[in-house]
Amino acid sequence: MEELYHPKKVEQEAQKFWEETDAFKVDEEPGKEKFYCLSMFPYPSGKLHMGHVRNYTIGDVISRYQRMQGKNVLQPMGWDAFGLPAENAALKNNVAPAKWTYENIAYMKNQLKLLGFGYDWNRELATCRPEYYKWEQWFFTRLYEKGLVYKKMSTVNWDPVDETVLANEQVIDGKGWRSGAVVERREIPQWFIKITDYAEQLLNDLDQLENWPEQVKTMQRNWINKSEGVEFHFRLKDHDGDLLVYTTRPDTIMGVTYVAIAPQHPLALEAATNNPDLAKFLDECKNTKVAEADMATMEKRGMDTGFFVIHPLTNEPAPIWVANFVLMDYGSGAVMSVPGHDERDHEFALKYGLPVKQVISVIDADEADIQEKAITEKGILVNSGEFTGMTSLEAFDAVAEKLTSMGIGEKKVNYRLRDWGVSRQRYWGAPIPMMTLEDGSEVTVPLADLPVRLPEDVEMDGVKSPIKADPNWSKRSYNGQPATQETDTFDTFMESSWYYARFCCPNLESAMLDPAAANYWLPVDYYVGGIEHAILHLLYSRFFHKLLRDEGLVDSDEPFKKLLCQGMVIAETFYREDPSGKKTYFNPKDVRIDIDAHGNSPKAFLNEDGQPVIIGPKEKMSKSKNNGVDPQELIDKYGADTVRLFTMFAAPPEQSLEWSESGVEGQHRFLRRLWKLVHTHVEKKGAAPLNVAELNEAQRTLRRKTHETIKKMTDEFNQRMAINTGIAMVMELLNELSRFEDDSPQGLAVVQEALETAVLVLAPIVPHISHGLWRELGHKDIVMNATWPKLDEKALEKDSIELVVQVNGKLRARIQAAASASKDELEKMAFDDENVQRFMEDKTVVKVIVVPGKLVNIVVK
RNA sequence: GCGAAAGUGGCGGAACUGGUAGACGCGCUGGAUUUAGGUUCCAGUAUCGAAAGAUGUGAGAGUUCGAGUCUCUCCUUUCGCACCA
Repeated sequence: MEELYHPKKVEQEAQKFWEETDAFKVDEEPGKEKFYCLSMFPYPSGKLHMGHVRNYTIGDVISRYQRMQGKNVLQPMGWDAFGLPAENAALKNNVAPAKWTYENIAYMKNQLKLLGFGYDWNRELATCRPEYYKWEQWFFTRLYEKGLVYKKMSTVNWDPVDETVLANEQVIDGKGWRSGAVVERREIPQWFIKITDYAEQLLNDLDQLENWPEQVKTMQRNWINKSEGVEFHFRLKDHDGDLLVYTTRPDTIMGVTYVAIAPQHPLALEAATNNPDLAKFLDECKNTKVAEADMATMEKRGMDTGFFVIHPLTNEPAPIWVANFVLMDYGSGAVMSVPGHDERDHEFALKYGLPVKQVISVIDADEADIQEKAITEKGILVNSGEFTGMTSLEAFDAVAEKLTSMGIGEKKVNYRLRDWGVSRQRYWGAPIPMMTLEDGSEVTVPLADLPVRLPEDVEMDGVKSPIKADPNWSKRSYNGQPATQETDTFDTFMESSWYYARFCCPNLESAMLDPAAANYWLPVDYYVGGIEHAILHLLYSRFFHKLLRDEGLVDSDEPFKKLLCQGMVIAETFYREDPSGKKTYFNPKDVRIDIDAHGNSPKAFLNEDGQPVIIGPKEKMSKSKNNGVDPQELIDKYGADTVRLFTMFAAPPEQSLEWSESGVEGQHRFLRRLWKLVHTHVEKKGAAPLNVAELNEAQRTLRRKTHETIKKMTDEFNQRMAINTGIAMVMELLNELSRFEDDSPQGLAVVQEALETAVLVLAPIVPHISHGLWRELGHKDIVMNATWPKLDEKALEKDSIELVVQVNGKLRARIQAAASASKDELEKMAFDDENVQRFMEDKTVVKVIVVPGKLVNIVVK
């Protein structure tokens, strides 16, 4: 055995072994317990960043642990290969998005191998391949046939100069990122999938997901946001037609003093035809981004349309206002406004001098002036005619019944969740398999003509999608008739919504899924990925799984049994500010940090010129803050095991992880110590078979630590996944090992057990060094297939325990007591302690609390 | 604005069920080894204090024999908000 740890050599050997034996290839083995561990697949952006490294390390650690539990573990990897960045890169580097994407995939795949992740590469897939999106297109046509797909007008960000649709990300301060033109809202026809048909299931089935973080389930519930309310029609005054509104507070209907409609509402447009001021206002309302956050934070503005509704219960007229915060896409694009009992309505009414009317009174509460502040709580109805005196709850039903009996309304369940718009006007995505015939009707592309292929060898002009620019591309025929192929492509969330299922049979040519394979592996047992996907990706995937189920392709309700959301990777930022306030950021590797003799007051200097730079807050690694660290450099310098160990040790998986070069060095040091301890031990030879009955106290103490470590690691893997605390325990074990000097046969036997334990419990985390050390410790089998160490409960037993004695809750003494000591004995020992007596002098004992195994608290007065 | 989290030494974090606050690692200080730097090893390291002890988990209140942990109010930071993935 080599005396020193050479990570490069160790890692190459292990990786060569895995490669040559195709060690991670798996197949369905009925009868053997399966475990499907999936990490969210990456967008092939160029090279791996630390966020990927963290995500995939966590996934690999779980997979390898489960493998050591004897399970048939599937861990696949693929590429979420469609998306906007490829188009941007194409423009910047003058290379086709396909070529750029495939090159990135090749490079990143090699990086994943260097990190030692145990993927079954036979199952690799890329979503931009026709073999993959063919089945997505087919599935979409099936949904169309089932009536789950429809087309409607929908709002987008429109760049009037480039004449193109922009993603929210491409709108900066209300302007197009390339043209600089002020972006407008514009309505265009787009394809939608009826996710709202599944809203109830998506909500209810969250209860099945016992092993999902509660916060994610709450976020999804709030996103779907089921509400019960009343939908009803207002008659218009001196005008044909009516106005449909939905409210969750029918009890406040008598407080309606105006009605607000969206700027795109037909009534608004009609009112504007002979009202230039209103037309101008509607025009200004176009200049907001589509994003809800922007809508919610902008200044609330409105204008009177001059139209009135007739209140259905009072027959009084109420004005119709256009309000920039009412969404046309959501509900009916109109809301009844009750300024007395809704904060936003109150603010709006005050701003425009609209009346505020109180119709709810809160019991047992000091009511501020209704003109000052809205009362949003439920209570007792006042000033409400026949409903006066009812509770809000009673009034809800009474008002609903009244409107129903009048034939103008009914109770209705509503969801905030909106149907999924899947059309994108971009090139680098899967073409939508729909065609338009000459008579304007829409038809699906038949299976025989699928896939609708996206040409890969194209020139990008940065404005128009190549398939839209080429008039020939969309010319098709359908049953002999000329047809026009849809040139929009799918939202990339489509591809990422079912890749987990395709991994069960990635090379199947005859169908989307093979139900036998899919039902063997699915649902995914453990899904690992970023918290930023808590709502959209995870909701769409859950939806897709139910669609697959209803198509008969899978037989489960939910795709992911257990979910782990890992935190971000953050790093310090360093910058200089010029007089105009513009910040220039410097990468941590170009900055030197000085600290004073106590390790405090850090000051940073740029290596290049030796001059100071400002230390900014710790932020998520990003290009804009220039605080990214290239994992490749770390692998080259320290080896993959060190990088993996650091990412698992520096923080628990759910928390953000702060990158620190010296922290990485510390983990490297730990691996060197481990290597050295094994080396020293192996050189000694002469360990006898362990005989537990023969051990002396020191040997028993070391062995207890060994088994505490097994217990700790096993618990962490099975429950909390706070692997950082498990690693800390292995460090403690190694610290005890280096203090333990006993070359007797049983001494060496205890050391052998301790070292084997350390290697085994670390094997999922640092698989390369473990692969080598396991052999050095005399084993013929391969550590990745070894059995997880077994806990000996007897080894944990202790003869005596330390207890704490408190007086009035403050720590005053520590006592050693037999593990079997009774409460009375413990109490007596506590009272006998000198220091305890000192604090009890001249005082009366009020109460004594004894918690066996923990403490004695004496309460005195 | 709405929804979800988080705040503990110089730093990352630990304290899992209300019961010893600061495990483990980094950094720093002192010492040993080394020609030196580095490496390695040993000891110390929340704050104030000579000590006894007192104080201490974002701020403020509350429940309790006992609160980092539970409740309320507030502050700050992070994530998501439907066309970034």
